[in-house]
Amino acid sequence: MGKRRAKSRRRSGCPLNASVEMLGDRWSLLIIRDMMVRGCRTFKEFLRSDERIATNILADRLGRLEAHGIISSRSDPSDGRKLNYFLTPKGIELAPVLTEMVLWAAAHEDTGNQALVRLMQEDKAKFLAEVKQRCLQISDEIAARARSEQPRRIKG
Amino acid sequence: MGKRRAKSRRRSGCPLNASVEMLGDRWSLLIIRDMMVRGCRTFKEFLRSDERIATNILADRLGRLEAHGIISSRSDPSDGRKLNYFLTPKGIELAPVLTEMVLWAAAHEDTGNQALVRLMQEDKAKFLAEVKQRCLQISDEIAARARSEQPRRIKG
DNA sequence: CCATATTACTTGTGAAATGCAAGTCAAAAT
DNA sequence: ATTTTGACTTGCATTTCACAAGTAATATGG
Repeated sequence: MGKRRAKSRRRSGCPLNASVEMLGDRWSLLIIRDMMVRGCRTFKEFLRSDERIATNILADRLGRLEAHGIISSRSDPSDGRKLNYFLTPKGIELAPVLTEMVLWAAAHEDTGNQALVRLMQEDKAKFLAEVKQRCLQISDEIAARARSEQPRRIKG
Repeated sequence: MGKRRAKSRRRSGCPLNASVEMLGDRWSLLIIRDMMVRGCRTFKEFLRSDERIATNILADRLGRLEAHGIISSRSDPSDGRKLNYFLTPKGIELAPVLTEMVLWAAAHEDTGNQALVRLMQEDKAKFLAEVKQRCLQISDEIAARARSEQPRRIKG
């Protein structure tokens, strides 16, 4: 159950502060990256990332992101244990933020994944459009499958 | 003194992870915002922000940002107690990141400072160019004053 | 049908980060 | 000389984090 405090009063009205209060920690943006570019949807998949997030932190962050309307989830009709997470439109619109952070780090630090970086550099608008479309497609698919609610195969 | 561990091994080579390890906390980006748009340069000035950062956290964050080459500092020739902080080119190039975070929050949350937001929306490139120029001007001025090293006025 | 796996989490616990108040210290100001 | 100011430290209680282990609800294999 994702019951979570609705809004614990901002420290200020500054929009940057609002962003930082939602996303300013060591994990939230990495989770969003995993959904956006690595196509992660389940708890298990997030755990497989290189940064090795702990399970309790992952559960906490997924809950917060959902509470902030950045991601949402539906249980998987073909496997009742699985919860499929996906980005909401609000979450998808974080793509420019992530992109600028990637480009900044790539320009000033020694980092990997240069293939992705080059894609962003060559045509940023195209890259953003593709990411957006892919994310929308994924969320549509998850929503559609959940809606059709396949009657569980009864064994025997 | 600002002796600080050089680089304590990244959790992964991902450029987003690099950004998050440098900037992913509740304060670093707000400090950079204060330098970029509020023109803060001294410890005291940072403390006056709406978000009310604690002095020990501020000292710690200024030290980290300096260790990461995002900001730098010079002691003020006209007042030996003061240290003037300024953004390095690397720090100035965070402007697009901050801008996208502000625009995202402004689009999805109820936030203040709509005047600034409108400036960003109307002509993002122009806004970024102005911010960049202003920051360069400030760092030049601080560096120049420190270089000239005015012989302290001897009283008597 | 039943034992074993999987998935998505909790719980427990020690370590680290945070927040607040108070204190330090050198350089102005009075 | 004394007080004030600016930039930090230090102490300490609280919160958050990371790692290991455990749990509950499916799912799978025999």
